[in-house]
Amino acid sequence: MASNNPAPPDSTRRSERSRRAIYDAAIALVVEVGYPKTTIEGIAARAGVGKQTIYRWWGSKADVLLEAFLDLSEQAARTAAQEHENHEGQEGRAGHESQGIPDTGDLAADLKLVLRATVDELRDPGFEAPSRALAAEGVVNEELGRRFVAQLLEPQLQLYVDRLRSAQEAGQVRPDIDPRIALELFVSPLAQRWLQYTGPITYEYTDTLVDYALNGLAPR
Amino acid sequence: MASNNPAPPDSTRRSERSRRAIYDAAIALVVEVGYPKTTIEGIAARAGVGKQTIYRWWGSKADVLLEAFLDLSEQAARTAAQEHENHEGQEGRAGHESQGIPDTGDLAADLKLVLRATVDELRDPGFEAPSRALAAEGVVNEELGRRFVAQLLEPQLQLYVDRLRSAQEAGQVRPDIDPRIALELFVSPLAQRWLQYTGPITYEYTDTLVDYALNGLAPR
DNA sequence: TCACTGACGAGACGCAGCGTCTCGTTCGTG
DNA sequence: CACGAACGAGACGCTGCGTCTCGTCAGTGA
Repeated sequence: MASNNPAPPDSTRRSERSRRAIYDAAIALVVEVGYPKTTIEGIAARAGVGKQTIYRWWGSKADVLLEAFLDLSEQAARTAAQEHENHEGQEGRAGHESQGIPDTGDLAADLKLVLRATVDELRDPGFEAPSRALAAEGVVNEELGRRFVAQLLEPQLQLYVDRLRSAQEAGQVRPDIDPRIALELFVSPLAQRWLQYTGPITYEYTDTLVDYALNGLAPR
Repeated sequence: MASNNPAPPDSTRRSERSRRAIYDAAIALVVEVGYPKTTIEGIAARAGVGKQTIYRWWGSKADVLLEAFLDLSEQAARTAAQEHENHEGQEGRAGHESQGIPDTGDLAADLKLVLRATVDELRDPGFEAPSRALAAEGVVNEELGRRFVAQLLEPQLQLYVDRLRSAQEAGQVRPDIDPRIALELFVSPLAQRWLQYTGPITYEYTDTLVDYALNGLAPR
């Protein structure tokens, strides 16, 4: 039996203005009052938009926030890529992904550098509030969690896979190591400390993680 | 100015019967309908209790669930300790903490064994639903998150610290390693995969984590 | 043993936000 | 330019919140 369902809206006539206003309002509210107190009614009011406009295009508060955050990340990545380009010359067309991990030939140094940058990012309130909210929602809502991972987390992790593979070719990482698992040795501890408040997050800590992971715990 | 605040309730007259009924109802509802759809009204109705009785002793839904889960864990630990005792003879009075990590002298084997047991536990629906709910709440609610860690997670992690220190004395782990950080190399990756669905959780995976962590990624 | 008294179960209350709906109005498309 | 669907606005019934007020019941201290 074919659908006589709600009949999907016509996306060609969608208001870009409303879409942006909703993104901005959602992010702002999560930052200002926190995720649990952010409501659809609140987002609509702040965006100057009817509630129905939100319900027409999104299925839930979490959906709105995920898209808003995705959009924010793209903007930020574009801005960063732009600056990079201005300072160091062209690098092909607009990056669809944040720049890769530097490859100076010194794996430990490169990883420490990137992890220090991540530490800084985790402390930026504008990023922290929305990404915490999405992570929390993802823990308890598998469908959204998987989208969060696929669209935001995994692309970042892939950069580590690439760098580790390069290190393997350079003979700095054993060839039998699976890079996708190896990266978790230093990324996951940082993630857990951030998500669950299981310990302080410092440069010293992430540097130590890299050393432990590369050299191992056992005597050499 | 001294308090003319709500006047705290008299805990000596507290109904043990209600307390237990509330714990049971909270856990059951989280398992059956999920954390977001679990409501204070629902818990009260299911427990056969007035709403005020919940509001009198707890501050929020998350508070109730944390205490209920803590109680459940203690029960489970007591039961496990009991069985352990029956099968292998007395071991002092009732354990307030789950048994330590086995120490056969083979660190890798001991860690793999315990992590395999953790993998099994993470799959038990009766434990999974409530602990996911609490973890999610903790991500977005720092105060509760810290209590969750201090009362549930950290005691477990301490067992790894003890085992790693023993391994250091046996010369199987370098003496300059900080055990509290070292344990994160294999515990956090598992935690992240579970929390965020970033990858499959298998015995093979946890075994690999132990090998990578002990031997390091770099050629030896 | 008994009187006291505060916790108890039950449920009414006003309020906030949900998700659906119905208005005119506006604006993109063909 | 005419069409019509998306739009802003807001009313609707509903659910759950957190507070409150009832009798009733049971633990405590005399």
